[in-house]
Amino acid sequence: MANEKVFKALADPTRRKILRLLSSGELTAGQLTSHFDISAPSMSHHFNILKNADLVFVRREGQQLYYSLNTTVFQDLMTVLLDIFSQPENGEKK
Amino acid sequence: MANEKVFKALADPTRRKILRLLSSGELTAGQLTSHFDISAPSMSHHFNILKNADLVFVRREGQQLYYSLNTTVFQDLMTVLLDIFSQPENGEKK
DNA sequence: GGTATATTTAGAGAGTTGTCTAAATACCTA
DNA sequence: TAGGTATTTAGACAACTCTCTAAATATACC
Repeated sequence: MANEKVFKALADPTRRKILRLLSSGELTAGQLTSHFDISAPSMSHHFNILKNADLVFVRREGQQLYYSLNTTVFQDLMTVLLDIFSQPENGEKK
Repeated sequence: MANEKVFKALADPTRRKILRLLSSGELTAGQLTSHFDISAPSMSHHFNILKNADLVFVRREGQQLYYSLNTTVFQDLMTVLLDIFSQPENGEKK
């Protein structure tokens, strides 16, 4: 569900950039971290928030953790936004 | 533009509910406030954040301030979200 | 002007968030 | 088992956010 956690997760620019990076395909925690001037623990904190919002998947391969986008939550998010921003048609009850 | 301020504004459930209420048409500050168990000054604070994010319009009529939805920002928001969540097609560069 | 209503501004306080360093855990290779 | 790399967990701290009460501003009406 596109709930509280999803909106909170999207409220931070670092996390939105992480998602944009992942839109091209999965990346390891280290690869993602190299795109930022932020410590690894701070990045890990962001990964956690994204994971808890179900915006990303993780899988381990050896020492590395691969993060990838969970696009199904995006569908729900769009539904919520459409509900918020849709204007009622003439005569339509909302 | 669907920027930082828009995402921050959407991160709060009270503000999302305000937007949902406005999706049926404009309402005064007082009418909006009556839907919440929150003081008028706190509501005013939320109105301000929504205004600064260009998510709502305001107009005064006598003693009342009427708030209404600015749906144009919604377009931009959708564009940003599509950019974040779109997966590249086969062979497509992203 | 004086009073009432609608709403905002000012300022304070508790809770949340993003960042850091230090330490721990997980896995690999020898 | 030991050492190295990848990543997370723990704990602390400054900054930001949401809420409140009190006071100010804006408008209407008598």
